[in-house]
Amino acid sequence: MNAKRITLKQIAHELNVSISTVSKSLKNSSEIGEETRSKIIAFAKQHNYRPNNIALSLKHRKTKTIGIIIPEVVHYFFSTVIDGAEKYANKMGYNVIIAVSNESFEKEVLNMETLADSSIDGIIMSVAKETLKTQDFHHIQETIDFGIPVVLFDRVLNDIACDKVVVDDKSGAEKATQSLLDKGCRNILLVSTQDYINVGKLRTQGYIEALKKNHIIADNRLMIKTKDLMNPEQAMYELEKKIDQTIEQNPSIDGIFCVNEIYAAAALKVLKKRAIHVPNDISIICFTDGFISKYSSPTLTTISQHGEKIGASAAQMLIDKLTSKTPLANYSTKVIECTIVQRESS
Amino acid sequence: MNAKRITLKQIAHELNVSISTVSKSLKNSSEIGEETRSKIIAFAKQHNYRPNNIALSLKHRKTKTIGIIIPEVVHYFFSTVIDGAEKYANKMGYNVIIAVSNESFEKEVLNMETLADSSIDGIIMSVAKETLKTQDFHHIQETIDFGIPVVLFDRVLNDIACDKVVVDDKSGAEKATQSLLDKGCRNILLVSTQDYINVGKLRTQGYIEALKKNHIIADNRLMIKTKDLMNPEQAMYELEKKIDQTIEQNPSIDGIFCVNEIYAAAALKVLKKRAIHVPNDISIICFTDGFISKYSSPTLTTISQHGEKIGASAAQMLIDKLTSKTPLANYSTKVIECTIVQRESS
DNA sequence: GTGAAAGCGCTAACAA
DNA sequence: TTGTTAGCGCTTTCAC
Repeated sequence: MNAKRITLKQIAHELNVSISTVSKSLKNSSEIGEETRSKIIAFAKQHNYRPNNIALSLKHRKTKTIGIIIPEVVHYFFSTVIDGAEKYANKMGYNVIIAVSNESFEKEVLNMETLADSSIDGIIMSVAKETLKTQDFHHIQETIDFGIPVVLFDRVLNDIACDKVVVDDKSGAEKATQSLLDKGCRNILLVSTQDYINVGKLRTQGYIEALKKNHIIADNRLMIKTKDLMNPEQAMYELEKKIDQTIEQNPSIDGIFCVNEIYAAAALKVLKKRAIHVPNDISIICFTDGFISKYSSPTLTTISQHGEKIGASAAQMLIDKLTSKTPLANYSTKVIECTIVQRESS
Repeated sequence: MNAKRITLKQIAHELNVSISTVSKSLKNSSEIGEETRSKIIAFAKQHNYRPNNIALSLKHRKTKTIGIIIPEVVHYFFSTVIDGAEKYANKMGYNVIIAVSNESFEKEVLNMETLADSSIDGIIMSVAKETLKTQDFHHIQETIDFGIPVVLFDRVLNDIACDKVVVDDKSGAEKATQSLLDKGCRNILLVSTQDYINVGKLRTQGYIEALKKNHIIADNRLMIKTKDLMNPEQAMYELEKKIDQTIEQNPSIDGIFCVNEIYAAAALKVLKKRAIHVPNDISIICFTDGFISKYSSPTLTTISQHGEKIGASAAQMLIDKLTSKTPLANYSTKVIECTIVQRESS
């Protein structure tokens, strides 16, 4: 047992040839004579030779692994992105290494440093909320300046020049709102996040835009923005209360658009308590085509952001850069289109 | 920009000292004179010196990264495990690299090989369903024999000698069933998976055991086992139909125990359609304390498996082995206790 | 056709 | 106190 890996050196020794002969033979170089070569190959196979990737990395100055930094793993959207990135990267012979910032600026900086310490060739990341708030992006700029390509996705930064993959949040929100309008809704409640989260902001803009196109003026009383509380249960409780009050005060509400499925679940709960039927009395549509939407009753009509596609695209952009398919300083932004997944709630 | 990383060699050259002097200085070795040392340290700091981890790995024959192979990322339980493992590993100075088998035997074997190709020091894994079915574990045994420690979690293998972290599925299921019995339920429907998935099997055993302790004989007609269809939507549809029929045929059912929250969501849906009140008419309890349970209405009482704890424990066992805190051939199995999270459905 | 040697970035035993 | 050297496993140029 405990066979350990056999090295070129050992093979060379056993067969009384030089290391380079072994190396070349295993690469099927025509430099080496047929006989020696096949002998070496046979021996290597028999002893289950596998090249040492670390040594190769040292030699080639690339590791063939890419790092992904996300704010949370236990999160539907981000896990789909990992899934997509992992699949594409693997197909291209790359490994994927995960780091989680947990929405913390400090942890994000630490993660970048750890990854940048030459264990990866490039980084795919979505910025932590805290970083968005502090607006301190020096760590990202520094790793780019250091020659490590970075691809930003979803929560991206205008101030950083690099490749980006974004969801067309605004037009997705427009689509969502429009679909509600098409179903006859006229008083649509928006449940969104604070504006410093760009996706929340963009989705709010899309909502307003759609209303405007239908000659409806957005009503501030119908726009709820959740507080960012540390305690999620507390946050949910507050949100439900807020939705409940708003519905109480605005009985004309006939549609609800939430920027994520958790908020939609909160809305569903409130409506159920009030015995308001979904979708007959009020229709609901939300972003995030995750488990909650698929398995709630009624199931939720959603805007899917296609996380796997985002992950795959990000990985592709990164690998294209790493393999010099794309010139280094030639940045682009790819927009992944949202689509509506029609279900029972609207 | 594109500063690139400065090396010991370059520093040595700039400062007209030898490479080893630089190396020792940066390690604050007392071998080196105060003056030279501080000069070198200052220079290194100024030029933002960072050691090349690849070179260190080559030298030390360890990479300080551990691999995790899971069947799916887009899955509540597995993502919590990653979360726990990642946090613990990071704390101990280890990186985490993720591979997803997608429940496929072939992909799992491939993943193991890729990881084992010396980019990681050890592996944490949960076995793919297909592997469970084929009962072919040669890849796992081989990597262990190769001297790479493996820690199995959740879906573990009796035939493989290694460290393991498991959930006390059976007693968790017993607790769940008992809690339903305590609430007065007498005819409890079980919704489980096929038996070759050990967790499904164990949970079924726990269910039967609890009934037995309460002098109730398990009734085969009240034990649904889902088929393993490739198409999840199809599978859900079939399951709902099955649950519906069973309830139709057994109106005395007053409790449902599901081995995961998705099945519980299916049950919830069926009951809603039949206007059966939860928990007044029928109580529900299930495994997986995930998003669905937290955000459905009614919210679901669950058995939490504490994925983060499992991940952290697995990482700890692995790192203990890697750092020789635990003797290599001294395997143990850690059991993480399940706990009931009481919510509205029971 | 085969092998010696340098080098990727670093450490550490040993020499000076 | 500082430097030399060998070596981790591999590739590759150049010499034999």
